Amino acid sequence: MPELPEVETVRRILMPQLVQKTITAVCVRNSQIIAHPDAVKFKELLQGQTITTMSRRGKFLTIHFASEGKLRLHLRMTGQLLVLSAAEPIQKHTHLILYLSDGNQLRYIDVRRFGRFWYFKNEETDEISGQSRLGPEPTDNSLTAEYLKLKLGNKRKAIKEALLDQTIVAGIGNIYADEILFAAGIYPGTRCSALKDSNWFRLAEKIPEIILWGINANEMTTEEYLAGKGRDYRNISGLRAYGHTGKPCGVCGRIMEKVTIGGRTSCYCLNCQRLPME
DNA sequence: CTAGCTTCCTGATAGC
DNA sequence: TGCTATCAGGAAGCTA
Repeated sequence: MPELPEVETVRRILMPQLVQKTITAVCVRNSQIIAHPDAVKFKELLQGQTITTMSRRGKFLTIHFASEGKLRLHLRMTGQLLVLSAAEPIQKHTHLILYLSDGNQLRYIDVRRFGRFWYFKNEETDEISGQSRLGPEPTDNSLTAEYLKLKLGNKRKAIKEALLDQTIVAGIGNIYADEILFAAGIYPGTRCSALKDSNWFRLAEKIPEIILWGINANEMTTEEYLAGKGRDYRNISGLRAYGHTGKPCGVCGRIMEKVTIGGRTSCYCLNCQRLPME
């Protein structure tokens, strides 16, 4: 459920607490979350590494080290990364603890255990995490109406599904997909092949706009993050479509409806989001 | 290549 | 009150 804006928030909150810290010890409490290499090697490789920076690509986070390799992770549905003092009791569903040189701990907590960690040495290429298959970032210059039309213009699938496809655009999940389609005035079930040039243009405009809005809307202090604000991903104020089923549309007042597309619930306003007309 | 289904998981909530 | 069924969903893997 954390999507690009929430993952970016995690990065912004955690990076200052991690930079220049050395990992003194590693505790893998559930090896299921370690995707590469195996848990034993993972632990050995991380030990003694000094963190230089933290980057984000789509919904992936990467912790970079001074001497060797990088740690990549994906929070999937319910993953949480927290820097806590050693005195904090270990909470349920804590699967990984990195002990830091300042006495704090970077903990990974994930109720559903869908999240994954990968460690790659400098000479290793990452073809397994999925990051290499990502499409452009929403704010990248290459994300244009022409690009979207070229990639999707002849596809039969619904535009809502296409927005969730990380190989088309990186970082969009169910919440922001609904918001983007609302802002662009497009019904989520519209087949890509039915979209007009004006629709592609609106999408290319609204994708970065909504994602940047989301990053801004998520802005919070470290205290707020630890207090849980950064962990209730649906609790962003200002959403106009997601979770609004049965409520009046903020633009026209019509009661908003939901439809299931590709197994996911999509909320929309039938008045503001139309199928393209000839 | 694509559409559609399943898997992974637990907790919140709805219905009886 | 307590039980069971359903839903939530990111991404990969599978089948037809």
